Amino acid sequence: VPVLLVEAEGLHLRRTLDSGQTFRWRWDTAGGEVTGIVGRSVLRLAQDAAGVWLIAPQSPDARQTVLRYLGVDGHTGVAGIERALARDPVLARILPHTSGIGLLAQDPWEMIISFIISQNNNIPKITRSIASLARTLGDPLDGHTRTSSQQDPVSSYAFPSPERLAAARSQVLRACLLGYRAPYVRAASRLVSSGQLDLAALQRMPEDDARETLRRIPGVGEKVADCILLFGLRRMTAFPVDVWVRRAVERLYFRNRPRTAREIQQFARARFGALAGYAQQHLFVYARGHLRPTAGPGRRGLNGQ
DNA sequence: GGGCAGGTGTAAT
DNA sequence: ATTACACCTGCC
Repeated sequence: VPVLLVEAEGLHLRRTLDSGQTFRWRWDTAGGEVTGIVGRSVLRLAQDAAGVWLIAPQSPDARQTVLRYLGVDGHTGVAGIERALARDPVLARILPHTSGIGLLAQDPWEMIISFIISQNNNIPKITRSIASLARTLGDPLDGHTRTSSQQDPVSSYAFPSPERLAAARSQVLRACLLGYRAPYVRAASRLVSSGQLDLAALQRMPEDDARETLRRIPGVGEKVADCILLFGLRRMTAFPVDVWVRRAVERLYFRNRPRTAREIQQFARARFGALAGYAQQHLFVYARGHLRPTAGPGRRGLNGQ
């Protein structure tokens, strides 16, 4: 019997899992159930009018894993966050389209590699790359063997350890569709496996120190560093500025006037403060849904909607 | 088929 | 401190 996760009230599962912060979930064809890898668990979830359900596995253990992962084991629920966000008139206007987005508590190591791979890339390919890395170099889960589930984009394999990734031949990394990012992934893996980069210490650092430390990893620039801070280290003030968020902020807050990434960062910190990370997720999802540049005549800078 | 996609490193102002 | 350019790969 599936277990209802009452703590997840207010969470919109699909919006959350499809909001670009995780690449380890796959919906079934009907869209009713989703399967994903969290740590060494293969989880199956669903959502209906009653709420979010844990379908499998059904151990109390898994229940705790999911709640922590969904970020709903804390004090402030999604509804409370959104009430605060809605004090901003712009966010109040887009929230009906984006309500229910949560910020997941993901593994810092997995986030470092995932978002290095995300640079100049698109979600389907990032997803394939990570699945390929896991299938090639990660431990099989759930009794699967390495030869099974060849086609599964979200294969049942744990994310590879820094050691396994660092030891991989570059040919192997290339075969996982990393392209020119392969050397970045290798360098990051060596930094961590050698102990030069201490992930536990990273967790304890103040945000700016952690950002600076992350920026020293090859392939980690401003945007990727903020993704790691937000999705892996739960620093809710982080505000990753990608092309979509920039588009949204320029259009919704600056009358469509061009702004540099730095200006947008500063604006977000001042405007959203401790909720910047949530604001960013809502703006991102809204932009992808409603601010496609190809949707109208003219290039970037005009129209929208 | 050239251009682009949830950027970054590098070289040149 | 800012700006142009290349870059794996798949998709249009």
